[in-house]
Amino acid sequence: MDKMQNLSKNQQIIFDLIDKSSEPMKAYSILHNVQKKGIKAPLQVYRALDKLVEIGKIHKIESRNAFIACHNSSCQVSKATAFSICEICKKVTEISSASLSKYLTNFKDKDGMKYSKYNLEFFGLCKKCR
Amino acid sequence: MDKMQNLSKNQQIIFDLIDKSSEPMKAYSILHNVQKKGIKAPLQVYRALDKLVEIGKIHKIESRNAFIACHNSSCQVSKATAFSICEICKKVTEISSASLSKYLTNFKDKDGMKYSKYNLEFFGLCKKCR
DNA sequence: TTACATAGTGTTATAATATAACAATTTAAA
DNA sequence: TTTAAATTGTTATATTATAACACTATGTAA
Repeated sequence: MDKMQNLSKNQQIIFDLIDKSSEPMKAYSILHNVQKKGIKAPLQVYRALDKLVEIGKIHKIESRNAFIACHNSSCQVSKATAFSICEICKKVTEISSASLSKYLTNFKDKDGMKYSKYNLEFFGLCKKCR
Repeated sequence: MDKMQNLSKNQQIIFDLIDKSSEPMKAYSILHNVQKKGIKAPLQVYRALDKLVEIGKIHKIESRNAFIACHNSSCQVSKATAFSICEICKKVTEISSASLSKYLTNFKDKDGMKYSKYNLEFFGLCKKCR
């Protein structure tokens, strides 16, 4: 199951909305925005979100309970994500740094354990808000 | 405001509970456990949790909406956290790696921005579950 | 084509997580 | 000791997310 598959009707509607948004969107905000397209219930939104996250088209910003389209074209699946979050304007940007992802993918803990997945959220002030 | 300050009554009750727990605790589970001590309402729990997070005595595991006591005695404030999370048994461990924290603290994004705070959650299988 | 499995949809109800607003009390400093 | 800041108690409500069930569409293998 990869990014190239066709999305279902609800998945496409919801992905298009998130993809057009300049900021992460919350589930109920998505719901309000797609009610005119016939998506009436929270569960319809959450199901589409779950699938979109699973196939890596969107990511969840855990600290915000919000969803953002993936802008890292090289990642087929959503398993190694990093974001910067501005604490003033709340702008969220996906970080795609080869050296960062290499460092984290190869990171071993005390017991020598490596981890296949990670999510990293950086907080600070963006350029505009400094 | 640092870790050494005295905690208030509710803060102490709730910290003790989380600190004794072998796994991250959720807010309403905490509530159920402290009702016999006179803490009756969600807000009383959330207020104590907010404060404990602020002063670095506990951390929130964002991907789980759960709270864990800080086991990294060197961190006075909760601003740079890293955890490993087992996807089977759900065990969460705080990672205290000087090289990891150094790498992330010094990480600069494309624009040269550095970030004062971060939260990193690794997912994989722990030793027991492999 | 038929049948069969898998994925997706629609719907109602409800669970789980978190905050608003207001009044009272305690604590710690000036 | 009086004043400011932090904490508490309380009710109500907002926000985020899932359970359960019935039905429909889609792809695939016989």
